[in-house]
Amino acid sequence: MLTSQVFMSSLEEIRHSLAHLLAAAVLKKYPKTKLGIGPVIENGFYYDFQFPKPIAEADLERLENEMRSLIKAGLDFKGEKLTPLKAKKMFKGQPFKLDLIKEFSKDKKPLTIYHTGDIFTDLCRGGHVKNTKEINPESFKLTHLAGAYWRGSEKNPMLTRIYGLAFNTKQELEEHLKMVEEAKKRDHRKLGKELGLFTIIDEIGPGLPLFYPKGAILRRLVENYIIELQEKNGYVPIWIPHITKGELYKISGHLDKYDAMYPPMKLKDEADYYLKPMNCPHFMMLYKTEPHSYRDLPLRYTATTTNYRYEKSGELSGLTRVRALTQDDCHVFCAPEQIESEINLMLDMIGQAYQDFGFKDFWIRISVSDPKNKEKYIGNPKVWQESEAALKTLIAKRGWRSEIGVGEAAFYGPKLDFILKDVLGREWQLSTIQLDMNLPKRFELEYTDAAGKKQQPVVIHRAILGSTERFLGILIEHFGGAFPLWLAPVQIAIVPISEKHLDYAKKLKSELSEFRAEISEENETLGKKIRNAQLQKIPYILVAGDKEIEQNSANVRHYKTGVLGNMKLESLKEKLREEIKNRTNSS
RNA sequence: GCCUCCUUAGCUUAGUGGCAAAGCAACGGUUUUGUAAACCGUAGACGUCAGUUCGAUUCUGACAGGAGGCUCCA
Repeated sequence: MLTSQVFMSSLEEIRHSLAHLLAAAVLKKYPKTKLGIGPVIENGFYYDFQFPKPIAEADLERLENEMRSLIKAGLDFKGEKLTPLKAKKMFKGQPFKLDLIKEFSKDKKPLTIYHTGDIFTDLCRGGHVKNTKEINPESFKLTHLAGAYWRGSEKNPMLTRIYGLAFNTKQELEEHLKMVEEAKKRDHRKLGKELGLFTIIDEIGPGLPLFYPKGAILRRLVENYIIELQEKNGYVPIWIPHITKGELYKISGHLDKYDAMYPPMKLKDEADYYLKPMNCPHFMMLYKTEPHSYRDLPLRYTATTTNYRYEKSGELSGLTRVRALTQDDCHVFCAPEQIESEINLMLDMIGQAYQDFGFKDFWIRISVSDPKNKEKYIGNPKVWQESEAALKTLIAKRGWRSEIGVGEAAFYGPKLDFILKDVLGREWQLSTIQLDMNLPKRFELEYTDAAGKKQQPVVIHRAILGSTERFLGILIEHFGGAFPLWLAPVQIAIVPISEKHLDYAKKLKSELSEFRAEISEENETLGKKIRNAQLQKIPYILVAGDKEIEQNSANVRHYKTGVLGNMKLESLKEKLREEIKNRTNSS
């Protein structure tokens, strides 16, 4: 009986009901607690509280047990409508609930409350199981505490949020916990350390990663890939300095508006200098130094260059949120009628890059203007209309998944954001394409058209990686540190069986000089040296001993598929070249 | 920034109000290895600054780092 009921309730109802049971348990243990809200989230639920005295994570187990006994008590959930007046009376000791009641009655939303047995009543729109017996008491877990501002605003009081996981069955809960453990293993911060890729040093500062040789090689491979892709497609490199006089940001308008800028460097006899937090103004100035003809357009300037942003300390994390971020930035200066073909070219390049890096799961947010709010946007309405239509059809033609965000465009232009879903289902914004009709105006950019008249070009911003650092973080986690051959910082570990074979190992290395190979020279057993190479996730291991010297060959072992056997050097080279060319990840 | 938690050697971890324990890594030696950990030895740490105390790595506070979180809306 019980089990069939369990399957009748939706997981959402179970989670929502558990949130109420958590609140009931909290009130029972700490009666003076003020209640916030308790919604359902991915994998579970949370509830926000203002406790009279701070509680510790150790208290969660007791709350959990309390919830279990409430479940076993077989309490009914019952909803009831009521008037704002009655609601205010009912929740008079609950300031946050009163806040909500005020808001809902202002919006003329109907008010409902839900009773859990006769022990607890919460303001709630509903969506519960009928009886707590439908909840499997073993399939949920309170996981952790966190601070959360009331309604997400820093101006409001900080509440204590209790997070819980909840599933239909104990097995699903355990599977989820196992998956979280697996995720920890491929965390780029952990792998960065284990694989010797990067580090962050206290004395240098949070959000300012340093790269070891292997990380620097990976970085360079990724950046060079983009540089080559761009130059193949008619983009030209420029170079810009990393600091500038404040004057530049007065022109661009960033000085008043942009809040993540580092404070200026004060000099005695000169104007203030700033670290650049973005590149656009530098690009604009460079364009402006020369007269341009319509024949020059589209002009595609690119630079891989580092920006410095003072991100809030609590928001920094590994490589994915840093204070020194390198962008594969690009600005295309073009005539309005070139917008469509330029964006199409950008989409080609992004599609190519994602394919080569093995990213298959992504979608695109198309941010367009709000037609009801036209005065908000600057620039030629015709350009807006045409470019928005072009963005939509170009994406649709490729069959890429997309969502249209009406009113999400910036005041200066519509944009495309590429959102990548990683192996763990988390979403990351990578590439971005953005039209800009503001900067050309502010910087008074011009070109001369065929009729000899001055015209204002449109600027299209574009980044494929977004930021090299964040991209590397995502890439490391995407491959769990086991990079495909073309990206592996060390592609081949050459393992001599004993010191006698060291010379042959060196000979192999020099014959394989087109690949990134390392010799394990340490005085260790063969097994140990192979283990070390495996732990470093090096794609190929070549064992060199007497047999190999005799046959002038190498015994090949692949990171994933194990021993492949003896191979002549030429055929090994062919195989590796092929694998690199195809950018595949198998042996 | 704010909330909760965390900080012991290069890494992973143990432990204590009274000499801080181990494995891996490093270094020195022995060994000369056939596909995921040979053996012996050496060196190395309680994040910083205060306070409480006869005595603090341990208790308290501040600071610095780190982790998770800070509208997925009753």
